[in-house]
Amino acid sequence: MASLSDYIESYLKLLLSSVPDEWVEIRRRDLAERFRCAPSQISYVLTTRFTIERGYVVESRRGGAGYIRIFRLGAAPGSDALEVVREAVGDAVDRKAADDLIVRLVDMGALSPQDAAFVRAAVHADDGDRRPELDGIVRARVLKATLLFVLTQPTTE
Amino acid sequence: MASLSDYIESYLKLLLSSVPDEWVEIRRRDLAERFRCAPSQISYVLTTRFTIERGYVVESRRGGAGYIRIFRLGAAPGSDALEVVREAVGDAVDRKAADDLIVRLVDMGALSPQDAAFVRAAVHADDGDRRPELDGIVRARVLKATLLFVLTQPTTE
DNA sequence: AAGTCTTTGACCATTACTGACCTTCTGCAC
DNA sequence: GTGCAGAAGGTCAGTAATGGTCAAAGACTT
Repeated sequence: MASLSDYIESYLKLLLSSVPDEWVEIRRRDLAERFRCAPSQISYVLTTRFTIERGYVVESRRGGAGYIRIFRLGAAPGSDALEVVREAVGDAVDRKAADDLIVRLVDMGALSPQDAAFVRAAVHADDGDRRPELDGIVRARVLKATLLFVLTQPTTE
Repeated sequence: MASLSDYIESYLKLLLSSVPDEWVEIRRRDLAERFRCAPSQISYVLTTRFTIERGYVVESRRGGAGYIRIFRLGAAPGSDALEVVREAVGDAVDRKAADDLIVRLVDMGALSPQDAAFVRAAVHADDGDRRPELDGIVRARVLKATLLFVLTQPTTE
């Protein structure tokens, strides 16, 4: 049942839970050798399992002494707020859709009114500045980024 | 964090933070000897890590009493990160400029490595989907909005 | 049978590092 | 002052060692 990708995913999550920090560093080549697979398989696991929507951020460097770092964000992995965001925000979003999503998240209890105000301000910050035709695209990207950022922050209470 | 260049970079930044002034003076040959590497390696580190985009200026002189001076620009703790962002982000930015700014903010202590990875992921989300000539503009707006949001977000610390 | 997820490999892009060769500066002999 | 030798740092192309991308094939579900 469990595929190789599942094993690699489990291994990485175990690694993450075994270190005091919120991130781990791996070498794609080494990991591929450990699991006897092609290096691109590691990339596949990372892009399908360690996405922002699932509460992870991956950064890497090529070349000599290259590496891959996996950061775990402070999200509750079960939260369906992330799923709502992912579904609601496509390539472009108009003002109303953005505001609707923010209201919906507040209603869900996933977003505090304060955070909602912050997000709304960031999303509408420079509407129509120079290239109005890009507003929808920029709005979508900023909306997604700020929402994911807020939703994945460790809760302070 | 394993390459020799990384160590040399760290050493120089440590040196910078250990002196009262905003600059240090080194000798390429001596530094190369200390790290057991070719002198050109020092030049490599300086041109890749101590660029103006990352908040440094390097000046040097050849010949008998040659030297290399590294100046740090407004990266002292307490300087205004928001101001740096506004100055650095114009109407359009390329990938490297975006990355350099993020590195600089981490250098300043204004951004945690996690948040940096997050912003980087948001900014480089899906480059090149649309007309490529618009990427720089979208990137600039997303970068600015996301950074301003993250930097002004009430932190939990 | 169709669709989705997994896995691979060929090819590409990026980064680190070196050494041969070039340019610039100082100091000294004259 | 001139000329020259030595002692810096600069440049650049080449090599090696990574990770990324993507189309295609394979495997598994429905």
